[in-house]
Amino acid sequence: MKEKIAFLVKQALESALAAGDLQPVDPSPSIILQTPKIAEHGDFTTNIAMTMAASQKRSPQEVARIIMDHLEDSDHMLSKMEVAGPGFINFFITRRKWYEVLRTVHDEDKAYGTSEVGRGKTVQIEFVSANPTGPLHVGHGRCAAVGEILAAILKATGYEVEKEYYVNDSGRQIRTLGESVFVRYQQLLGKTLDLPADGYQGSYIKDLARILLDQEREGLLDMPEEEAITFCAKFAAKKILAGIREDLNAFHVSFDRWFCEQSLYNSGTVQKVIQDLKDRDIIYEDEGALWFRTRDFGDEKDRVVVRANGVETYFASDIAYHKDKFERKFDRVIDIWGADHHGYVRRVSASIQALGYDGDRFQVLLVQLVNLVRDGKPVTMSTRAGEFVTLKEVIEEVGRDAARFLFLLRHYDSPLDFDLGLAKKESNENPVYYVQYVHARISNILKKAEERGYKDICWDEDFPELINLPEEIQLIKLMAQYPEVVVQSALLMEPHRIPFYLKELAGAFHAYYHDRNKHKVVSDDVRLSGARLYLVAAIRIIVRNGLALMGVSAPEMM
RNA sequence: GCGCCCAUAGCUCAGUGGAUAGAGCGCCGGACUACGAAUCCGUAGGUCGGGUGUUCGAAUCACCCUGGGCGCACCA
Repeated sequence: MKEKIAFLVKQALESALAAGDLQPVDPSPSIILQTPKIAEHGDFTTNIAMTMAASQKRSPQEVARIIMDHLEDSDHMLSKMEVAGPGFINFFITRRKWYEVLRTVHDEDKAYGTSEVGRGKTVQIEFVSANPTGPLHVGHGRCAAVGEILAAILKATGYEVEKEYYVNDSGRQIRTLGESVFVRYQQLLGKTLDLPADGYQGSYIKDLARILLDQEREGLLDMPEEEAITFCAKFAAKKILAGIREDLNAFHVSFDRWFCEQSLYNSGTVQKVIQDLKDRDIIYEDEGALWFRTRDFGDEKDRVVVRANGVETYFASDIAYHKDKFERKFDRVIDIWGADHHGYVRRVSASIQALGYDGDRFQVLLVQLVNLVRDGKPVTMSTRAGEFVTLKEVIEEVGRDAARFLFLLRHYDSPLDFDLGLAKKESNENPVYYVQYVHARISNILKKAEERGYKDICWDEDFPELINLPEEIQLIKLMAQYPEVVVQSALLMEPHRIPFYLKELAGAFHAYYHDRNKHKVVSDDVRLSGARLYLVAAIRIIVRNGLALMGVSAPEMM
């Protein structure tokens, strides 16, 4: 609907230019239509006359008047058009036109809300990518939810999307993991020795050591220490990664590809990239280490790629990894990281530019941390001691739907207090059920209607006469906004817009439903019932589609 | 000290440079003989942290200050 009006304005503008009533301006102004907050200001409004006034050397009102004179409403969409306030042009859509939205929702059904804005473009989203050195925690869960819905939203808007998990299965942390497990293993055999200072403290390390002991008996003691540590590292990383995959499966998060860091070393890619950059003097040697000139790309200081001891840093493989991504010809490459990695952004984007790729094609979304709360009180966690609540535990306690919904209910840019008590509450404090309840309620209405003989709910020319209460028109107007919400959340990469919209639609429906004397859907009036069933069925379609984007179930019964 | 993010109702948060800044929760008061009360209706609540600027117009953009979060390794 909005696009249609924008198109009319564009035509009017062109017509005014052709007639010489307005002077051409460069660049041609972009037409922005807004939905006013106040009903008296119409269904749509544009500030185009105000933005053009200065270059036209006329008052905004004059410009507005000229545009309006040239606007040809060939489809009879408008019931009224006016210049208002400082120079807004307000458009009032004729009531009959809104019913087309209702038909569109039914006709497009599962496709309602999808669009083609991203058509022909490919996007890669890398997210979670937690090191296989410990189980996923709530913070990873939030990243997983954000990445998953963002991928869904981009797909819905026509992009070709590939989801990827980058596995850091080599390097120092993996070695430390091996050392930690080996120490615990030896402790189980009665040896007294301590974890290394930077070792992993969590109890899961002891569990792994026990499994290892059951499996290998005392065999590791016969190996040279290095070999034993490597063995432990590989064993532990494999087990932990399997656990991570299991947890993500349970959370209904899936990846198209699991990309192993080690493969970049095995194929020689890392070594080759480093050599190339050395040849181009982007990497240089100082005090025995190899440094990347990230400072030339806006970083605070140059960064080490290969340490003096000859061991590569993670940055080295990350350069090779991102080069690989760009070589796979994605139009856009999106990384989703925890906000605590923000110091790393400039480094990676510097390397991408140094490799000759357009930095605008690369974006990092920094997801702020999650504070776990129970009934308003913070849940104490000590990361140092390895005592934290895992994603698995959270999902088991509150359920997948609640977890996902609450993770997505904030802008990823703002820290999230995740309240375990609230997430489980079956009351109006909990927004998850509020939205799901709409789906269940409407499903129930449709079931009841079917029992009473309403089989095929389809459009009838009578509907405009039957669905005409202001609150019904209001519901239709809200439904008309849904596709635009999806597009906006895709373009701005702001998934939280979906649950916010759904909450609003749910609120409007609950209010409508509740005034049952006035709005009873299934009544003795057969024609009216048919019309209202058509209306609520459309709402159900949108709620279902929106929840599907979020990966939240749409129950028929609760 | 330097960098990134943030500051909006009592709390948690929305808000595309536009007209009179919104919602949920909480408080208080109400609503089931009904298609599901996991719901609804009503009241109250604001110096958009402070300041200066840009503009026809600022919660939104720029700069400064204050207060908070997170980073600042030859860790990631």
